Amino acid sequence: MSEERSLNFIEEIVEEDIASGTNSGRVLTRFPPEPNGYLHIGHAKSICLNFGLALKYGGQTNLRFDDTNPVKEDVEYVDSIKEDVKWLGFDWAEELYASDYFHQLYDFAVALIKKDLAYVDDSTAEEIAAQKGTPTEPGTPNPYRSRSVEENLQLFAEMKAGKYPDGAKVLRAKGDLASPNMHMRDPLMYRIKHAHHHRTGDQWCIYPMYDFAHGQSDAIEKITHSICTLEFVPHRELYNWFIEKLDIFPSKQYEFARLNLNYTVMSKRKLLQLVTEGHVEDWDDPRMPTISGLRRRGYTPESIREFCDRIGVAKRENMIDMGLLEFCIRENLNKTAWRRMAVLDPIKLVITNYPASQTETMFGENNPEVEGGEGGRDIPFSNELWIEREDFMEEPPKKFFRLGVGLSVRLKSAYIVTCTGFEKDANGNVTEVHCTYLPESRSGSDKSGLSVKGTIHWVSVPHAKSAEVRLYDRLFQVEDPSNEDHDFKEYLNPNSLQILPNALIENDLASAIPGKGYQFIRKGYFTLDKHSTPEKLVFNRTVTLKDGWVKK
RNA sequence: UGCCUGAUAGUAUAAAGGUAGUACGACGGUUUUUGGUACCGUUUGUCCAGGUUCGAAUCCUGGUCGGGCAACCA
Repeated sequence: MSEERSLNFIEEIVEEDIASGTNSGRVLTRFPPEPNGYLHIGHAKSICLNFGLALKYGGQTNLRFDDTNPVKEDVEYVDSIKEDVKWLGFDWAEELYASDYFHQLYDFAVALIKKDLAYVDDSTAEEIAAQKGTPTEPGTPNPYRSRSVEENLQLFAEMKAGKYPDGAKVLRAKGDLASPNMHMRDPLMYRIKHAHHHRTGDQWCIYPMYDFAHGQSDAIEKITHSICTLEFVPHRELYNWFIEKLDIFPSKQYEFARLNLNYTVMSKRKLLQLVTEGHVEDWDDPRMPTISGLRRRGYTPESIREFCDRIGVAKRENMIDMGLLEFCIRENLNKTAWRRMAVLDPIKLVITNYPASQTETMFGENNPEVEGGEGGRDIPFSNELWIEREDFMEEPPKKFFRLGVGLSVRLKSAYIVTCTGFEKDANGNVTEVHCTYLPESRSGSDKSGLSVKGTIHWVSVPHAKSAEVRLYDRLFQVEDPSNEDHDFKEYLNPNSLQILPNALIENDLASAIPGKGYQFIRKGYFTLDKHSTPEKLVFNRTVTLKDGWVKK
């Protein structure tokens, strides 16, 4: 059986509820994004939590768009969110929108007015803020607070009818102006916005606030466990207050700590800024921590789910090391990526004792991690090869297991060669490396009896194809770009993207499959970029291989 | 200086009064036609001070430090 794994605190709550018969053991969660940006890895944590809980306890999860602020929201975001959730591997029970409930929410508001628990306030935003007091001083009521139920009913109806301009009036709950919880000091329920909504069009000119939409939507859907992040803890009292006063289904809110990843930012506002100001190509730029960016970069859904599983769920603030995400994708790709050879920074290797007119076909298995190798491909070999510039040194240090005059290496899937010399240009740059090969050392039928320490990758000069390869580094230079000391953009890493226009790749890579991960042997994992074409191949580096080689 | 919240190796996360464990990282080793993978080993921790108890990461008291809260955002 599966080994015993400890529960996170939310799983414990759910198991207690099931054991005690709360909601008859029913589990219904929801993932409630606002369609005002693309989903990022932080959302993935929430998605895995909400959908994972339902999967684990035989429940379901609704996808509900929290679309109560038309000026910030757009269908483009709705579409991307749906695509990303599906790509991550989750199926929602129902696709819902808070805007589906606008009529019902309006009726809820009317019900509260009738109970004298809500009133129309003509104050300006500034006046309301001033009247709210401070955390240490209670708020002060204004004259509008004592309007009659009838007047409030009429004014609210007029707000809905479009009689007033934006900002002229708001509907507020009659809470407790002296509450130590600022959210209870007569919170706003509705504001006037003559704005076009991506779903309801111009049907409404008043829109509910988060606090008067979210819990009510949960209740309408009979959500059992409404899971959100820590910053909503102070909202919970209000969440429960509305549910109690409205006497609707008692959904319960639970809060967990959001994901923070070092060397990146995780707020939609900041990510949007990177996009609009052109610091990155788009929301799906492979350097972005967005789901679409990670996908384009070559991350797999499995690796992201594994990551979310490993980081855990708790209530303390955390900063996860990017290295863990990288570990997860390496672990996944190591098992699935096909091995290919590509030379990113080429230098020519000439095999002086190999006939210039000769060509041989070598064999390379696709994946050594799988029994049988998942088949393989032919690799053309000739007397002139491209090898990695860094695999040759004029004066190699002691434990350099690559090429240098007198040193021998195995050419992956081919022969053992011994370096005999090299050529330089006028500037002192090495232009060509010379070597001889051992005919009896052919890979697979090696009778040389030799064993060399190093193996290097190569591509045959006459057979090589060229490709653009994009190498990515962290987007920011500091662990926490969101610290308050500076504008986060000052920490952008100017070298986060390095483009190699003319990398040389083995010819088989010309038929690389979009979306598939490839390991360029010894260099890392790569995948085709969305802009790649058969005429101009473009590869993104997903992640490097772990490098145990420390230069002395 | 009000209220809410939290604090366990470098980073995360377990231990529900009874041996502080796991993962990632780091370091060292074995294997290797990828300096990858795999495998083995080492390293580092209960915020502080009291108290209760045979026994405290856990319970109590008081501190310290971190995060959040006064948007017509969610």
